[in-house]
Amino acid sequence: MKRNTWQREAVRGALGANDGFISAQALHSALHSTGSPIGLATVYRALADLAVKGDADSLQSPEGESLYRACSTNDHHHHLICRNCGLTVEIEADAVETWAKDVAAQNGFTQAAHVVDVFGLCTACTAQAAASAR
Amino acid sequence: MKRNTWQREAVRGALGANDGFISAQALHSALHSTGSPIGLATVYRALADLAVKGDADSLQSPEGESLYRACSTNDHHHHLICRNCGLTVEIEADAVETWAKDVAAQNGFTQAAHVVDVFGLCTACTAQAAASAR
DNA sequence: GCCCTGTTGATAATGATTGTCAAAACCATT
DNA sequence: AATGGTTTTGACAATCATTATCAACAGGGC
Repeated sequence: MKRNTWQREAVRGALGANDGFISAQALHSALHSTGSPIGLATVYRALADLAVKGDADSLQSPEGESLYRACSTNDHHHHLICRNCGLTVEIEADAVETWAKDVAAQNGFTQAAHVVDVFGLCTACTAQAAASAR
Repeated sequence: MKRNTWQREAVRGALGANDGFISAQALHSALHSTGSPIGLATVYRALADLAVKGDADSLQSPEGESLYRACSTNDHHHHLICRNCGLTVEIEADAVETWAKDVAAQNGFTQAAHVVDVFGLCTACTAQAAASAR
């Protein structure tokens, strides 16, 4: 049976209080800075649980860290990420969902998961890049 | 000044000879198995150089490894990857291409690149998993 | 061939993540 | 409120990919 502990609530709360994606390590130190004695391993476990239950989503930063964030909707969705400033926009992609499922099924694959993320430069960073290139 | 070494050519060749994404570690052992005494650090450096020059693409696998593939600008496609045995199937995704471009443009993003890959269990591994779960 | 400088590679170092396991916490039940 | 069976925790060790180090080496212009 799953039990409710203050540690899990703390992680869930800290995630929700944060706007963008945050690393497990950063979340752990954020919790520590508020006086919480929660352990690092526990933060990792809580995040993994949240991700499995669909209450959080995760992605890999270009540097290879796992980043997490509270899921604003229960729906499965994807992200448009600025590769310069990290700004993240949630995007709906029903068409892609069904496409991924279909293409997997057509090739005999089961348990299809997919990685669909779009990286680019947001408006601000595009302007900035243009300015510095000048 | 950049120098031409057989090591860099070996890495470029091995990447090109491979269809899907491959990890730096796997590429290194593949090279070793052909008798090449190339060092692991050199493989990492060569891959980083290729990625910077735009001759290779990289993405993070769900497990956190960095995967690389030769960048064939004239033949952009995606992959259906068995998470158990590594079998890779190339998939066409014109619909996804245009979708990615559109969604980026709609949000003011420029220089849109996208990571679109589907992970699942291939027919053989699905059967195997079912058998061992029994 | 010589010399200067970029490159290599064995190994150590780094840093995130996961495994271990005894102690503590949870919660249904008494 | 006390008990007891189980889950969870957390300090620490272990693991794994990747990066840094640095002396030895090789490319290429002279």
